[in-house]
Amino acid sequence: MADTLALHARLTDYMQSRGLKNTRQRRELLGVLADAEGHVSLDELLALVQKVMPGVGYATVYRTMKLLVEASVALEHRFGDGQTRYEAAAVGEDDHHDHIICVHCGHIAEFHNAEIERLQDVEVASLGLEVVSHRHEIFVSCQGGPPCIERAQ
Amino acid sequence: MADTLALHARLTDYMQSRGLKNTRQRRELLGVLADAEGHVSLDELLALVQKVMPGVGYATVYRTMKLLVEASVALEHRFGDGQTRYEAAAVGEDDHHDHIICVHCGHIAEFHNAEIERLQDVEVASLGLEVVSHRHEIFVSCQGGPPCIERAQ
DNA sequence: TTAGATGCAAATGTTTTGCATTGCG
DNA sequence: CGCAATGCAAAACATTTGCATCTAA
Repeated sequence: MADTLALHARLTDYMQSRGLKNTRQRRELLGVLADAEGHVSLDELLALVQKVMPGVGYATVYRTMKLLVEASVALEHRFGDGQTRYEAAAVGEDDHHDHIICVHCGHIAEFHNAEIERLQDVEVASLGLEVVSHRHEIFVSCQGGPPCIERAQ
Repeated sequence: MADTLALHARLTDYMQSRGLKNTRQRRELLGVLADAEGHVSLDELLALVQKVMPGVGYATVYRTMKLLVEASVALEHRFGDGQTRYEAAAVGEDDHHDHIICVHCGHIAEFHNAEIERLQDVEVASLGLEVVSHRHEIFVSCQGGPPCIERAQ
């Protein structure tokens, strides 16, 4: 599970260092993101904050999630279903992972393969460049076949 | 360069087999896509067809590009800048490639790494599943560093 | 002739923005 | 108190759709 305290500390630092304000909306949104622990859509986040702060609207969620991504407490994903999804960032640095998405049931699993990452570096190094970031998504389908990825997020 | 003739043949087959009509709009759009040879945005495609058919509008381009993708004569990409891009499909089957995108100048290069593909298979096989498709994008930046990827598409 | 395709305009879905008001520091 | 943030509504985009008209087969 997400290290909620560390994430809040990181966000607080980020806001303080830029003269931004520590509002309840921002704290609550980070809170529900950390508690959700999955790959949560923006609509789901809105519904979740509204449970504790009914007044919050889309604009605030959009603006706040952008801030949380900037502050490195949230990661943003677009898996191609028109929904932008977020997950709480890891606290330890080297916790990068990519995703396996079931196109049939929508479940999302994570994977990390150091050898693939290394081969990426080699690939761009051959062009004299370095990896800034990457996106690697593998789509699978559980339909009519073996059981799908567990929803173990 | 794209094998324009083979692509037109493939599209014609596709349309005939489904009772769809071989309209000039469809032929021209495949033509400009094959001639462009890059990763062309929808707006660019619209501008290009309008040079030869000024009446064509967005709706036709959107509908037609969806058809060309269905017919496997075009590939669709969303690299994250809000623009949907297309490229002419390869005629030989095993021509799959992924992309290296420069976040500074926007240039797009292609790469193919059989070992990475194999490791993907291994990764999902460990879950008892098979790869349906994947998306692998590496972002680099030429800013202030070595020269960027050539626009050699 | 006729089912399918086009072109326009209107609708949709997602994200952003202007502005008056609120609230953190 | 003063500037940043919020909430609402309106705007901005990309994409889709309804419908009358046109056209390939």
